[in-house]
Amino acid sequence: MFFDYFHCILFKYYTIISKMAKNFTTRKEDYAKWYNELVIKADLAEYSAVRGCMVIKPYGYGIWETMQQTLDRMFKDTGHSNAYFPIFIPKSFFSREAAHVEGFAKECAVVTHYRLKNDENGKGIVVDENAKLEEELIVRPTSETIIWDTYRKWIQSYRDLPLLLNQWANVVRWEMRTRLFLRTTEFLWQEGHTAHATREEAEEETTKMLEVYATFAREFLALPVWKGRKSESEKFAGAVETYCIEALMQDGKALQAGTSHFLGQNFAKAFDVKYLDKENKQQFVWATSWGVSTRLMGALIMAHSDDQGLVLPPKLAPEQVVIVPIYRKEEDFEKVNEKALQIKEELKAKGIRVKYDDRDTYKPGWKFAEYEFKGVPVRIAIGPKDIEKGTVEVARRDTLEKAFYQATDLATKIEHLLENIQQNLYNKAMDFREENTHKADSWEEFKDTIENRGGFVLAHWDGTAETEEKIKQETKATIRLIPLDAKEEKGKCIYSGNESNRRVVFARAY
RNA sequence: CGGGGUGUGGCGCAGCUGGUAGCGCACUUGUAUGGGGUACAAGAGGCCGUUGGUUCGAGUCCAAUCACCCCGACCA
Repeated sequence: MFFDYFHCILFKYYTIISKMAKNFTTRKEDYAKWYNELVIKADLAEYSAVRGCMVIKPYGYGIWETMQQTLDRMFKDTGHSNAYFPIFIPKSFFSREAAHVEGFAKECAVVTHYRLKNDENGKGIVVDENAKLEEELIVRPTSETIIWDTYRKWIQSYRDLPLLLNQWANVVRWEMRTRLFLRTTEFLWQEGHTAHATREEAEEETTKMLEVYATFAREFLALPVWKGRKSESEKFAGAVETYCIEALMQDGKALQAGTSHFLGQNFAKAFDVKYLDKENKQQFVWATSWGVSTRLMGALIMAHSDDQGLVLPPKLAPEQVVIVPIYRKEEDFEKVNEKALQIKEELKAKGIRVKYDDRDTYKPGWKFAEYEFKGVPVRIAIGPKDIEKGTVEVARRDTLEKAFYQATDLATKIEHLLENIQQNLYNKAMDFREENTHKADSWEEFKDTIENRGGFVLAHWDGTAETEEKIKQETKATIRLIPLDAKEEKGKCIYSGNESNRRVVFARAY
């Protein structure tokens, strides 16, 4: 009976979803505006006084915190520990690895002085020119250099390996254009940095962590992702190989949601990190680094939300259920309040994150709208009529459907409902991705698909950087990744007509 | 750095050919309301981005300047 109910609404919601998806793709030009308004209205974040920097508000931070805790647990379960390294990096460290400095040089904030003073001509506070630093400090855009400089001191023997560390930190990249969560001047992230005795072990670590990210995306963000390898030109500055997960947003653009790099011995050589192996020989260590950032918040927002506001997967919602009491007279309130508190305790006992909103400064309708903006997965309303009938009204955010539930054993029903919502969000995102993944076998077909349909395009590529660059210039589409599980398939490059052994994934991207 | 746009109460905006600064939302108080953003009434709140010019008089015209936003180039 209970599950029959879900089956029937499943049908309804598919029609709603497909309409919604069309709605989004037909007004791509409004998408940025929709996104910005959503972030503000759902109370997630806003721009601060500092150019391109955002303030993450308590509600938005709550979601990030849940992501952090979940990922942190997954890192610990795979043998990693947390540590912390400085925010400043001496300029000389930064330039030790040639490709690395080349890749980041254009977007670095630099500290040149360490003191201010009162201006003698009354112009207020000015930089004290006498307090110029001998060597400038770079505000970290990523921490490889300072970490590898430290690892040199920590690693002597094969017994010190592997070294598996992660840090939760902020980094600064002075980008030209910013967007809330997707590309801000400062952002929060985690960066894992590991050192290994052998190439094989480091490569294994790289793919293992990519798998952790893909699992997190699937099970918590309710987001299906492609896993793959980056092309030469899209690689991380200083990496031998970059692996990534890519997700599809509702406007048909791809978003890189996480990266895992195999760094080879590049940083070990640049920072002289060696160990003595069992044969008493000096060897350079093998390295990886991997990270995800507050950009995941952007992915979460763009993947599931609709015109009514944010839609959160239950597993990441700071508040999974909100209870709204409805009453007119004081004596009604007492009964309703009693029932609501009882339900709250039942839900809490099941480990459900529940909020009882008994503020009498806002009306029920106002609260309904507010929790919809904020994407709370399930809303329970209780009024005098429910007290009489022994029911409650349950509304689910993903489908916007309402139903009356018998109040007996409510916690179990809600528990199932939350699981169901989590699964439905994933299914919906998966369906959307399937619908928006196309094959293209000719240049005309490719251009037409990128321009008019969007989404991922699977096409043959001759493997050269020149072709990749030309395609990018002519269509704005880039190679998002070379799929890990790609099947061998003979074909001709859509641009050059040269031989190709497998299809790669193209898309316009954030 | 190129191309376009905007600066007016907390937010979103109107203010034409110069003549006493306005609207909506939000805020405060009161009364009635309360199952989808309640209604009415009364309030509080503004060097019109900055500087200079034209004028008897500038939010409005002119010049300079600063800031922000959008579209490119750069990027997670």
